[in-house]
Amino acid sequence: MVLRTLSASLEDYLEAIYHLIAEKQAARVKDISKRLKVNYSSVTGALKSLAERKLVNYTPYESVTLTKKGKDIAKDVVRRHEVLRDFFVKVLYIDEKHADETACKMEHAISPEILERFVSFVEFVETCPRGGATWVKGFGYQCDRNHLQESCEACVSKVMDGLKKKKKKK
Amino acid sequence: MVLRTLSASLEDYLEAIYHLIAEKQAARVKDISKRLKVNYSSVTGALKSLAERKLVNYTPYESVTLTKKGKDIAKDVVRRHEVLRDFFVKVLYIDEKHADETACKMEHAISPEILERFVSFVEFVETCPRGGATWVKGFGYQCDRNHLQESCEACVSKVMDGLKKKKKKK
DNA sequence: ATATTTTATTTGTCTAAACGAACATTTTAA
DNA sequence: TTAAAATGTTCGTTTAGACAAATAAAATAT
Repeated sequence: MVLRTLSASLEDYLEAIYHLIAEKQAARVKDISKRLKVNYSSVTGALKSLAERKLVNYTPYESVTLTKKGKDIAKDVVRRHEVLRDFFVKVLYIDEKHADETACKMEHAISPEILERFVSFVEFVETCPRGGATWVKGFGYQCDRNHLQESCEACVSKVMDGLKKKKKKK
Repeated sequence: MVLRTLSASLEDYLEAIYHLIAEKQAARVKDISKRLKVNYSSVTGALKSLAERKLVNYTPYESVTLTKKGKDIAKDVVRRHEVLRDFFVKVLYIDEKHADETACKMEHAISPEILERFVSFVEFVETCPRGGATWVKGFGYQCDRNHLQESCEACVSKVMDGLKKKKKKK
């Protein structure tokens, strides 16, 4: 288990490093700086701090790598981010960019338990006929018009029909 | 509209002050300190900073009040908090305390748009027969067992029955 | 192979936020 | 009404995180 003692800021650095290594095989100060929109000297500072904690292998002027421990934490942060973003996009119908930005800020505050609830929830909404795409779209509409008893009932029927068809196919 | 230029920390102070006034007609340094688990001197510092921004009326040794502007922001923070907590409790089935703690950290990072989506979503889950209590309980179970085609179908039927009954009553 | 450009580091400064100790005020109780 | 207790403030320090300017190293282009 990854225990969380890192500041939001350092988590962000780890996350950025993780992605850069995935994307371009190496994490360089310049790229981290660009990604996090901080200047070079801030990156150097953060790298030193992460190195002290044995989360990155840092030798001045060389590109950074993650230690085992660092990678584990980075993965954990990335997962939190993705779960939140997924929820925003798939359930709340927020656009990718906005979802990403918000996930990036909220990812630091979410507990493992709540995270897993989000996971289950998104999965449920995606797989359960009552909670799946149709239903989610229902929510989408729900956003800008009143919800009527009748339309609701019609919707449920539709889902039921869908279910029956699925069954026949098998 | 309340624009957000305040740090998470100062938002927390405003929120605490707002609640204390609601609960005991006055916000005193001691109580703020206790609520936020910081020491007296930190509270004094924050009060000065909030006073500079015209968000509180602060006179040393007297109990603090919120200005109009301060109250507006406080209400906004409180709302964010409550929406998130509600979502955790009512949709994700997280216990009150944990929901509260997490809401308190995440409330600072949520945009107005996503907030409103949360609101609509929770409302939808609570009022739409497909998304209501039954369904949410379904999710609760969902957490620890597999989801079967059959149980799902049965569930939908149940909801449909519920709907029909409701209609008759009218 | 060297001058230039790009990349990275160092150093010093700034700000927000917290703390504790010392001090001040207000309240309470004797 | 004054001593003690409770509450609040000031001051000095600390830490984290960011920045810019000066400097250094590495990469590149001539």
